[in-house]
Amino acid sequence: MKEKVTIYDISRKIKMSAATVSRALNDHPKISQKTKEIVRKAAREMNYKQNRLAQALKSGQSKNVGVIVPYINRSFFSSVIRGIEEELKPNGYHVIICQTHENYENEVEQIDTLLNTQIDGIFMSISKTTKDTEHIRKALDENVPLVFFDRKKEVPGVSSVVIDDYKAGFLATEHLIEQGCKRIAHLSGDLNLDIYCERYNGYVAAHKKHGLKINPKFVVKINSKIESGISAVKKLWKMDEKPDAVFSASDYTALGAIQQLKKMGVKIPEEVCVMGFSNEIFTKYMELPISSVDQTPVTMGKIAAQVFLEKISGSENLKIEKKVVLTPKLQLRDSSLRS
Amino acid sequence: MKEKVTIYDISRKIKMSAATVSRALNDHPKISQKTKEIVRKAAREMNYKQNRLAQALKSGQSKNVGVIVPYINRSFFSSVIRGIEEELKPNGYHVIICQTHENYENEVEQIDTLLNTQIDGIFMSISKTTKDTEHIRKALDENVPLVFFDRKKEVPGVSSVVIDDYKAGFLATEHLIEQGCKRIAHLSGDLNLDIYCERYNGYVAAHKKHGLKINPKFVVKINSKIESGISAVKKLWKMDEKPDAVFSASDYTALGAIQQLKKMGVKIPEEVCVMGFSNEIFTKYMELPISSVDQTPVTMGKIAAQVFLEKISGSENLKIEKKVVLTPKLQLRDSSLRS
DNA sequence: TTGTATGCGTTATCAT
DNA sequence: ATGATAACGCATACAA
Repeated sequence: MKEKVTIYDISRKIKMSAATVSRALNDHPKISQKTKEIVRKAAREMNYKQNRLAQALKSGQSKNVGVIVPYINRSFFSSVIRGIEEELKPNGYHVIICQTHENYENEVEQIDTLLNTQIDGIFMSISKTTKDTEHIRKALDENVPLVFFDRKKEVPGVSSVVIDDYKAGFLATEHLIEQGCKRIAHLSGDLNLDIYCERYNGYVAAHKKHGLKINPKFVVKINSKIESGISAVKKLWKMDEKPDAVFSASDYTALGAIQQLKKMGVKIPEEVCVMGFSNEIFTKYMELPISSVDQTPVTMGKIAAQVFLEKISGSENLKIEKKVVLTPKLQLRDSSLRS
Repeated sequence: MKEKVTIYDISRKIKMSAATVSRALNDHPKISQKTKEIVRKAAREMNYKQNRLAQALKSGQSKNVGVIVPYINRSFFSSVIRGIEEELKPNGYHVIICQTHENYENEVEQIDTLLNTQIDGIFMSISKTTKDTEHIRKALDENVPLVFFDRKKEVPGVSSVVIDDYKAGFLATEHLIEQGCKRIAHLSGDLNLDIYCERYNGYVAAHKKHGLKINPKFVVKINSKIESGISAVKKLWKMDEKPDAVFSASDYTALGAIQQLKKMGVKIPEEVCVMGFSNEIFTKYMELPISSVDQTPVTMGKIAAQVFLEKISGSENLKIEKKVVLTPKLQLRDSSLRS
C-alpha cells in the first residue's frame, strides 16, 4: 500500500511551505507561474491526490448531495437520479442515494443520517406514507437546500420540480373524450400524494369542460400493482353501467386492466380505451402498445439539479423558493387510438 | 440558521472536557454511567449531530462506497445498486453512484474522483469499451477494496460477484434443444465483455453435448437494442437454411426479433422458439411472454456488499480474492414453450 | 509572492 | 474516570 501523499510531503520535497503548495494547486492568482509548475510537477510525480474529506471539513462543503427516493430501481426514480447525476457531476458533486421503501420512518432516518454526513443538498420524492413535514424542516433548520421532485409536500422555502399532473390528468381524459368515450373510469393512486390528487382533479376538470358527468363509482383506488388493475376492472365491470374508457394513474394497473379486459373479451380500443401513466418502458413494447403520459424523468432530474445549483450560488440568506412545473407529454398508442 | 453544535459546545455547557463528551457519546467503557447520561441528555437538548466528515478525516474511514455502472437507470444496474444499498445501510455506509455511459475515459475519471473522495470501497461493472485495467490497479494501489459485479475483468486481488453466464447460455440453449430446436441462432453481445463470451460458450457447449453442429452464420453480433434484433432476424431469414430458434443475449434484441418474426408471419413458438436474457420487466408482461434468464440483480448487489464487508473486516494485509458465482434462473415462458 | 500559524470537529494518546 | 493536547489534511488570515 502506497502511503497517502499530502501537501506536506510535496512541500518537503520541493522545499516550499505547504501553504504555497496548496495555493499553487488551487491556481491561486498570487502564486508565480514558475512555482505553480514546480508544484504541479512534483504533485504529479508523487501521485498526489487531494483529500476531499479534509477540504470538505475545512470549507464546510462536502460536494455531496443526497437523493431520497422510495426505491432506486424503479424506472422513473432511477431516471431522475440519472439526470441529477449527469447535471451535477461537471460541478464536482457526487450523488448519494437513499431508499425509503415508501416508509415514513425510513425517510426521517435517511434525512437525519444525510444531515450529519454533511451533504450540501437534498433531493427527494416523498414516500406514500409521509404525512407531516417535521423532518423536512430539520433540513431547512440546518440550512441545507432541499428540492422536491415529483412527489412533494408544501413546505415554505422548499423548491420543487414536478410535472403538471393536473394538466396530465386533464389532457389524458380529454383525449379519451375526444375518442368518443363518455364513461371514463379512473384508477387513482393514493390521495395522500399530491400527484394523484392532481391527476384526479384534471380528470374531473376535463369532464366538466366537456359537459360530462362522472359516475363516482367509476373512480377506484389502486396501488400501482398489476393485480390492482385486474381487480379494479373486475369490480367496475360488475356494475350495470360499464365504463367505455379507463384512465389509470399507473402503467402497471393499466396493464392489469388491459389483461383483464382482454380476458373478458372486451375489445381495446374499440369498446374501451385505456391510458396509463408514467410511460414505463414496457408500455411501448406491448403487442397492444399502451398510451401513457411521459414525465420526462431525466429532464426532471437535470432541472432539479439546476435549481439546486442556482440556490447555492445565491446569497446565503436569500431564501428562494422555485417551483418548476414541467409539461407532461401524452404518448398516444394503440390502446386509446380509435382513429 | 441554527449554528452547528459541536462537542465543544456541549463540553462548555456541562463543564466537562470535549474528550469526555466524545467518549461518552461513543459509549467508552471508562466513562461513568452518570456522565454518559448527562452528556447524552445535553446532546439531545442541544440537537447535537456528529460531524461524520471530521470523524472520517480522523479515522480515515468515510463510510462511503462508490458504485460505478454504465447507466444507473437500467433495470439490472439499478436493482444491483438497490441490493448494495440495502445491505450496506445497516452498517452505516452510504452509496455514491457514478455513471460511465459505457465510456472508458469516464470510467477512469470516476475511479479517480472516487479515490480522492476517500471512499472505503468501490463496486463496479465495467463498460463495454473498457479494454485495460490500469485504473483498477490504481484503486488497488491505494488499498481500496474493489468488487466487480456482473461485468468484470480478471485482475489479481479483485473479488467479483457474477452469475454463471456459461451455465446460463448452456441451460438456455439446452432448453431450446429440448423443445426440439436444431438450428439455434445466437444473438451475441460484445465479446469484449466476458459475460457475452460465456453465454456464447455455453451455447456452443450445449450443442456439443447434444451432438448438434452450429452453423457459424447463425451467430450474429448485436448491440442490445430492439432494432438490432430486428435486423438480425432479417439477415438470418435471408439465408437458405433458416433457424428454428433464437437465443438472444439481450431481452431487447429478443423483443426485436419477435416483432420481426411476427411481421414475417413466423409462428412463435411453433416454428421458432425465442429466449432472451436478463428477465427485463417487460418480458413477463408481453402478450407473448418472453422466456429469459434471471440474473437476480438485487441478490447480486447484496452479495457484492457482503463480500466487501467481509474484506474490510479482515486483516489489513490479507488479500482475499473471492469469486462468487450465482446460479442463473431460467424463466420459461410462452415464447419458447411448445409443450 | 511566499511563509507561519490556526482552525475545521473528531478521536486517541498521554497525563492526572 | 476525566482532562489537555495533538493530529487527521487542507485552506486561509495574517505576516513578512
